[in-house]
Amino acid sequence: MIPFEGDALALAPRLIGVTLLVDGVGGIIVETEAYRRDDPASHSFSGPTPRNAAMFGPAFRAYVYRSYGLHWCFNIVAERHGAVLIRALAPLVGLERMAARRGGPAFLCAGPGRLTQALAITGALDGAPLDRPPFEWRERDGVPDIVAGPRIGITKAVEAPWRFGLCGSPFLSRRFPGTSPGYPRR
DNA sequence: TTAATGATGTTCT
DNA sequence: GAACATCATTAAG
Repeated sequence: MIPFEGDALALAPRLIGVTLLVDGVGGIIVETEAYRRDDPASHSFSGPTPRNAAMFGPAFRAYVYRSYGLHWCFNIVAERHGAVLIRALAPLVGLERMAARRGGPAFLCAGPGRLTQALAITGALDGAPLDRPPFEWRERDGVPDIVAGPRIGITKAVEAPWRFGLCGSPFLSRRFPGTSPGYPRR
């Protein structure tokens, strides 16, 4: 069962608290960002290109792209040619394999590049359907306490509060402005 | 604690 | 040629 519906802005907070496993390794999603079609910060803003083809295909597939030449970033394609960037997980299953892939036990999934490294997500999964292996999903239990704030690392539409996080989680890539200090440690 | 920088490859102008 | 949805490391305050 896939708990997916709606456009990027609806889906991004909806995914907080949902468990994601890739090939049996993963954890609870604690941080996401929404990118909409008419959003200057979105890869889909200027229309279809070879890189963003997945965003213009069927919804609820993977969109994986290379970031800064070194890292992979994992998104869920949403309705209406948007996407949700998965930025952080609370590691739960397969900690050993994650640490081995990461080269150490620190910050296993705190950030989009670290997360894809820990889960072994690469461009090979670009466009892949999410409702079958290696992906596995577990619905959340009730509605978690969700915080919102500006997105990270962009230069356009900087103010839009379309970054979502699990309130107080120590597994965030960065703290949300205005929340209590101490999380996360870097 | 924050700030600066290099690594690295693809995309788009 | 410039920009880029990042990260690890190093240097400074």
